[in-house]
Amino acid sequence: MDLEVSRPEADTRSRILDAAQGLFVRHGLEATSLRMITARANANIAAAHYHFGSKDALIEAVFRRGLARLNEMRLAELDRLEREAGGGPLKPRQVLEAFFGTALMLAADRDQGGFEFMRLLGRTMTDPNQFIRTFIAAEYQEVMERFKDALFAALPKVPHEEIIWRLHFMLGAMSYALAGTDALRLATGLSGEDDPRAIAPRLMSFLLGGLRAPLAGRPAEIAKSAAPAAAPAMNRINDAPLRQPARTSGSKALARSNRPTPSHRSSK
Amino acid sequence: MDLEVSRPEADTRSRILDAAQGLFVRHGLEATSLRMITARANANIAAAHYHFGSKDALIEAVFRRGLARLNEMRLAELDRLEREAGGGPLKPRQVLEAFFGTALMLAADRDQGGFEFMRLLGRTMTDPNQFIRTFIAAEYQEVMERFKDALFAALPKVPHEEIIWRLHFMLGAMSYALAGTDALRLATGLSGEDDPRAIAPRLMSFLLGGLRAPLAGRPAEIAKSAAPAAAPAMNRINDAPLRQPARTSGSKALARSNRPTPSHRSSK
DNA sequence: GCTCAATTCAAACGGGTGTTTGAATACTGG
DNA sequence: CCAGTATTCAAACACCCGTTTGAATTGAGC
Repeated sequence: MDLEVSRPEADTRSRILDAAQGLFVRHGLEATSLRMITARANANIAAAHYHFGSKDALIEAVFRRGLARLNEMRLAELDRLEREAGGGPLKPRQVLEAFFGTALMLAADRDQGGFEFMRLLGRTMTDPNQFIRTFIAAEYQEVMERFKDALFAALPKVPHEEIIWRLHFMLGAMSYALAGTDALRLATGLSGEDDPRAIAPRLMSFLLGGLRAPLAGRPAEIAKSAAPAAAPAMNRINDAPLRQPARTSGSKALARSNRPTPSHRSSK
Repeated sequence: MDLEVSRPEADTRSRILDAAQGLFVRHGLEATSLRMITARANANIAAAHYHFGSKDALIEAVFRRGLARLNEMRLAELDRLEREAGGGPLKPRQVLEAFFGTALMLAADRDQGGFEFMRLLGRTMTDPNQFIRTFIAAEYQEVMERFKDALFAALPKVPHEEIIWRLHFMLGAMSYALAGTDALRLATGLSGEDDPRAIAPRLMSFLLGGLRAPLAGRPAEIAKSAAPAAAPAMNRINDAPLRQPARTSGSKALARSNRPTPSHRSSK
């Protein structure tokens, strides 16, 4: 069941892309080998190089395909809303729906790989690999400019820098939710709620609350109506030198090994 | 400058842990080899196996060391606040400060590796590797239980399930911010604002706003005072089948290669 | 000073990696 | 039907991986 190819009828290039996307999201970019990919795609290893040129180029192709779809949907929705608004500024909620709602909608598409790709994208946003992050940033740039401007217009009284920060925070919350692998799931006891449709309304409500939160420092008005209460002076969190908790208490030596019983760890 | 060991005087075991942490955060767990680690730590490859037993066990040790410090600080702060409250419930803001403020404070500690570890932790929260995520979840469990209960008490009118979701969203926002690698940084033009002390007040304000946002569906009161306006009916985001944007337009063949000029890609 | 365990070391092991090769096959336009 | 390109294939290449080995080195206790 694991060796099956997703769409046996598709051409080799698409089969490789599909297989790569599925394996990337399951094992990560580095841990997925071309041999795993081509085996799953019922293709030859050399075929991958023939169609893409290198593993890096294949990774790029996977993200280019997915991001093209996501970007197009997001821009189409933003265009529609701005057309309806007739030149006037959108509401913050509308901008968020066009940006995050669209992504969540795409993530709800399990059949055409949208779910898989959005999960992959969520995980890769924090990938250490400089190369792929730079590539994603470039593919995102045009869309981000549009949405940044839309948010600036929607929140005229909020400093642009603050809006950018909150955009980042919102993106983090969504990426993390879409990644669906958070280590806290087990710790907090959330069952396998993987369906983005269940997450969507909750996440949108959370994001809107965060976006319209009072500015740090003093209770400032955001947009037309924000919660007037509770704007704590939360500056200068960092003071006092950090204390170093006690070392992890001796017990060196190796964990598991089959050396000829060096009898470490016997030091009591 | 890159081959230097962080603390030349420390013992081999600590040098390996430090080198591993630094390389993990820069290249990722999979892409970092034991040879890279031991070379940077001025140690022999076999020494790593002698002290830790395997690469997986070394990874565990790095996270165990960092999480022990983080967990201790978080619990100490929560204990202190609950003691001051004398059995009564804490304010939501206090719980967030104990959980996220502490993490951000630790992340501001560049000298003792706190910054490095928190960045590593942020990236690993969405790592595809099941093994390490399970391990982190286990190390987190006790702390999460405590903070979950504190939030339940702080928000008595909010369903527990909703609180857990928002806890996840908040964690995503922070992990992403701490990871410091988000691909959008380049796209949105935020300069190298890496200092967690600059992020802290902004993030705390955002998180509090998200936590206290009105529940999705109908405008419900959260805690003692939440924004009464703007509680959009944001249900059922997903309807209408997804449209498939035009394919990426022909142009197959290889990207770069030095085959004896198979003259692909010449098909115009 | 000697003993014995703890630690370090160079070298090798088997296996998996991305990539390349040159030939075999499939396909398509004339 | 045939020429010529596009695609697939098995095999090999050089390299790096985590792990193991057995000997050399160190260091503390008697």
